[in-house]
Amino acid sequence: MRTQHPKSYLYEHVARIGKALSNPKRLELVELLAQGEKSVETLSAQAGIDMRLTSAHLKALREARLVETRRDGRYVHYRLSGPDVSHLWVSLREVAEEHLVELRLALTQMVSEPDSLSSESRESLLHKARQGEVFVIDVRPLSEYDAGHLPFARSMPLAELEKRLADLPQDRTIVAYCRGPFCLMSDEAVKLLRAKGFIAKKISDGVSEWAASGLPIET
Amino acid sequence: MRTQHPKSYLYEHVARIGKALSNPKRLELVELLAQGEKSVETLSAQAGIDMRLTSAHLKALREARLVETRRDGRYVHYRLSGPDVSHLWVSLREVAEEHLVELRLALTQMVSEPDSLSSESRESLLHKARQGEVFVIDVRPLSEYDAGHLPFARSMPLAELEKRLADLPQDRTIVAYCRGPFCLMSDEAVKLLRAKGFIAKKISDGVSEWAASGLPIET
DNA sequence: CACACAATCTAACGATCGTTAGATTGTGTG
DNA sequence: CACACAATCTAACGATCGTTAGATTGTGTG
Repeated sequence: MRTQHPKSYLYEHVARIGKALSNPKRLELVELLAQGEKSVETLSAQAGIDMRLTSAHLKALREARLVETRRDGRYVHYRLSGPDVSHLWVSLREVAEEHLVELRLALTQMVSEPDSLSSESRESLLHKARQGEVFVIDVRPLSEYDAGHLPFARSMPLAELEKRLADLPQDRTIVAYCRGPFCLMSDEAVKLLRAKGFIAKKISDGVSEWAASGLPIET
Repeated sequence: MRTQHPKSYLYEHVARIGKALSNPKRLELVELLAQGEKSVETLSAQAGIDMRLTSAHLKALREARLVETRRDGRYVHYRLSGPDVSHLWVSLREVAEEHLVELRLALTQMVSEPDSLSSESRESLLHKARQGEVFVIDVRPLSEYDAGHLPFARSMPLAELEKRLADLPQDRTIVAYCRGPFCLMSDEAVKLLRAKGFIAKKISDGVSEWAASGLPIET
């Protein structure tokens, strides 16, 4: 990091952020943390990464000041250092989607229900949700819903969905969302709901994408 | 890049973009390219990097699809793949400035004339420039001015500034800008102008920052 | 077609990174 | 104070990256 030329010293610091975002596992951790504060154990389990490796990657993210920690008993809870970090993750992902054909291809193959939201349709969704024309459900775990969710959304975790079908309307469109474009929980929810006779669709937005487009998040 | 789990395949692609942005020299090249299309030779000279190494780094940027090329005779001209790439560079730099204290410290030490623009003052600068209350000069090389510049800005390259003092008003504030917060040309311009009795100040914005804040760029 | 010159390729190197697995630290509980 | 368990540390490794310098490719010019 020592340099004779003072100017390249500036770029070296920015590169620290880039380096932190240069690893797929770290990006997955950032995306999970964008859903709310989580312990190392939870991150390890949700990302499917060995806890010791998870801890090592979190250390790298902390050294780049992208995450902060809080100890609570045996648990250490990690969180993003600010909303700008989740916004950066969204921008990075959008540039990748825009320019890397392979990524777009992989996405269309994996995601059974492609439904991107343009800025207009976000506004119109908000309007319909406010009017009660659609029923928006958040299929992430409850703790993530509590950490922040779309306006007018109800928590309906994927794991509990089948048991709680009675809480859902049969005459209106149900709109499901989860963690973002890479998350498949909303796809599974739509598949299940349609099999049960509901009118359901998904949006690819998560709270990060929603917030990055300038719209409000509820807590 | 091969993975058994289809999901991590998505993050691997996004990590390609992060990897491309994980090196200080590549970031400097991206910032230079945000000023407009340039040949390998020009980039090498302006960044002070050996041409063979410059070419290698550009190859990495091209493989991440962040830049595109155009051959013109012996010269190969590189350009950013889109405005989203220069926006991403700005976001990355802003996150670094926000969270890395060392970077903020280094910046205040290097930049003699700190003057960040908030969103309000950008609008008000635009208004004053339109009214002719201030005289905005772009001190970058002419080719960069031609590739895109702030509205109402006149080209006044730093190298020619001393010879062209007669073109500048003595009764109004002169506002200088260059490539962005890491660029020192506007500082030098202000120093020179003040020594010659002009009323001068700088703004840290370059065209990328200006455009990223949603304001228009002229060509 | 010899030459100039921009750009790229190649091989080689030391440094850094990602991953694994065992050891250790830190906190709470019986 | 023994124990459970979350989290971190450590050492070791193979893989990747950054850099250097010589060789080669590609295009235009006399």
